[in-house]
Amino acid sequence: MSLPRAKLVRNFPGCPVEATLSYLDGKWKGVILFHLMKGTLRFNQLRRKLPAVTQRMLTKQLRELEESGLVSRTVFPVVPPRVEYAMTPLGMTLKPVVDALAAWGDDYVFCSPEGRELRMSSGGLHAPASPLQAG
Amino acid sequence: MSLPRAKLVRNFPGCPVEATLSYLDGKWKGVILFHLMKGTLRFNQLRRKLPAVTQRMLTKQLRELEESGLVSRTVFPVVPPRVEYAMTPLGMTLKPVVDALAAWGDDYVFCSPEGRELRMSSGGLHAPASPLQAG
DNA sequence: CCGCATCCTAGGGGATACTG
DNA sequence: CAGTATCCCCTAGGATGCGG
Repeated sequence: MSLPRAKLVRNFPGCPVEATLSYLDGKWKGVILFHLMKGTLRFNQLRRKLPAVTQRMLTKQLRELEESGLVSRTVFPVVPPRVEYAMTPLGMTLKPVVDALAAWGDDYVFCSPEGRELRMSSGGLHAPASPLQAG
Repeated sequence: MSLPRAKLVRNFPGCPVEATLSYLDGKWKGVILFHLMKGTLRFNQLRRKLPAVTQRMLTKQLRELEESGLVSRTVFPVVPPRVEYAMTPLGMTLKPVVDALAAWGDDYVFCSPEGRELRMSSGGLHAPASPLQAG
């Protein structure tokens, strides 16, 4: 009753980064949060945003997010069924994280000019620097 | 020669968040970056920072980070061997991301007062709100 | 529309031992 | 010190089908 931390903290990670990442673990949690940040979505709406996700996996990851207290699941007892997913207040505290993730993806993975510049000059793969850059 | 993007982008993710997370994928990459952000480290120095990591896994994850261009590996041809790992310029662009991850972990996973408040009030697990909070 | 149950596989990741 | 090489297990995650 006084220990929601036990649920939230999964395997007592030693480092704050590790801790946070444990909640984003799984192939789809990050993207789910990213979309839910922008507003409540029904199951199939969410599914359409994630073209590659399986029904099973979407359900599973949503349940885990719910169990972590990051996402709320609201069932409307109507027919056909209507289930809405939304960020909880706790979930919303992840916004800076998700924003940072999204920003980096935009800048350095998708084809922006600055991203390409840096990729060239950092040269991990091609350009040997001073002593012995491994291959 | 003009396509480092092919190496960097692994499976052409559809969303920037997904893209970024694909580089943090694996059990240890986040923590590795977290520690390397603070400065260059030798293999065993890094290992001591990650008490639970296996030699094999540390090597593997470092190689993947290197291949992504986020981390550089410098071999000094001396005996005993000396290998230093450091962030590349591209890797350093992840600092805002890693900082955000670390901050959230500190605030909401480790036992800070605000974190506990929010966990109680967001009540994903216990407190039914209006219609039917699932259980 | 939303989701569970079942079956199945690839590969992530641990343990341990050996090398330059 | 900084790795490879083996073996082996486990489970994340895909495919498919049923049900309210």
